[in-house]
Amino acid sequence: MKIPPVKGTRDFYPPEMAVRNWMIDGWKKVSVRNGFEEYDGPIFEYLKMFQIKSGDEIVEQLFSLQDRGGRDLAIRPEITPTLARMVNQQINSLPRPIKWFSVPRLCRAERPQKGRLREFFQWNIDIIGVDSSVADAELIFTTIDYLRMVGLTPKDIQIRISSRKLLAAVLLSVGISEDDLDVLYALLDKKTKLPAETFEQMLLEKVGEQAKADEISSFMAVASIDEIGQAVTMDSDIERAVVELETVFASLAVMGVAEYCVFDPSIVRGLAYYTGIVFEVHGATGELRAIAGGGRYDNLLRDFGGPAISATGMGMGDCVLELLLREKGLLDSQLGKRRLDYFVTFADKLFGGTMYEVAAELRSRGYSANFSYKLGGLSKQLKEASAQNAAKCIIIGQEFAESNQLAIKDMTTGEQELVDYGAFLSGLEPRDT
RNA sequence: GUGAAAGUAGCUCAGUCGGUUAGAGCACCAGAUUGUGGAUCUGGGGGUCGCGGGUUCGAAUCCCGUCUUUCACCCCA
Repeated sequence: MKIPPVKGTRDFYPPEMAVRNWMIDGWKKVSVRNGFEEYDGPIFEYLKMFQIKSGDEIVEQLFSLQDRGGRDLAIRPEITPTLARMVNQQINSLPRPIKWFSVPRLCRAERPQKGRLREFFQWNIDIIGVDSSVADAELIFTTIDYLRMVGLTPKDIQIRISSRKLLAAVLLSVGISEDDLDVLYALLDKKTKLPAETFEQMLLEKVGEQAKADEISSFMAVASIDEIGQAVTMDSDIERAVVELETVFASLAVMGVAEYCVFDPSIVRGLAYYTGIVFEVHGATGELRAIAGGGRYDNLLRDFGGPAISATGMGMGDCVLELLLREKGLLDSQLGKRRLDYFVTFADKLFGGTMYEVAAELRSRGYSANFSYKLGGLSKQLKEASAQNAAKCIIIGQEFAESNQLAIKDMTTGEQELVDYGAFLSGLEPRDT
């Protein structure tokens, strides 16, 4: 009986695995060089853990299960709750600031579509315990640091930055009540996805008065931080939020990534989760969904039963990123093919035993080496070496019997030289084994 | 969860009006080639035509259901 792969999952054959490893290696490298330390948690948690922050809709999109002891568990759809739990558990002994990263495998039971599967990998970086917006800027910088490293330019991608604090202050000054903020966030978040007229209409329905709707609309249409003063009536809360945004942009300019960044008041982010700076990374064409998103969520630890310590974080999934990199031709160009250091061959069956010995010597010195399992002629063996993309071939033939010499053939140039076996081994650069 | 389109070899696809033993290219394997690879030529293996049911003398082809994929919604932690 043939069993198909499960809906929304991927099989990673060697070529796909190479892509995945390359991507994850890049994430880890950039995290480490930006001063983050890696952590991870279990792949499942108590179901309750994921119900704290979120409503029933999210719970419906969880893969949940019951263990034999009747415990309700769920496969993690995100790692942030685990992070909160882990940090809370040791909050008194952890040196601050806490700069941690992780590349968890996550599962969400959503309907699969372009750039969204049911199982995926997500790079997460978080800074906990730093109130200053420098932490937000650093998070954004680290995100760009990776995207820039893999070859994406400001022409390809844009970091759109806004502030929940600013938006809240504006909405309150317009006369929206505190209780209605969350509902409005959800609507404003859709602004770019809906036709302009539909959006205006829905906004008017939500706020009731045309004057309020107009003021919100004019704020949402602001193209730069400087224009905020013209669109809305400033008050001290708005002023503070604006200053914070300006600080973030100034920091990013100093770090040399200003070209990637743009202020965009239509960046709101879905749920009532964020409390300060929010941002999303989008492809310039805007055809794909967001590549990454993040922001400040100062209530996170408290919501999970810990102290009120501030936090800011970013998540980047592998699916959309891969689509974008493929589109830009940045994947094949950077991805190294499988490369074998040596392929060991014999010109006479007499030397079959020596072939194993030479391969074993190379391997024990940290070099990758293969040989053919078939007892074919040299021609066949070299063909196999080519198929495995071997850098060099070692040919063991009559010269070995006569004077202990190996023929080393460079598979790129086709040139070949005779070397003494012992000299060859002692001449190898030491490698990590 | 809603709607639309698609599904034939490992991959990309052809397959006439419903008619005999379902084809091609690429990939794979082998030979040409027992001291020199990538190329070429020749040959070979590989199919429950997604699955189940129906109509028919006869179904890859028509009908229904179902699964999967893709796209658009919902949602996006």
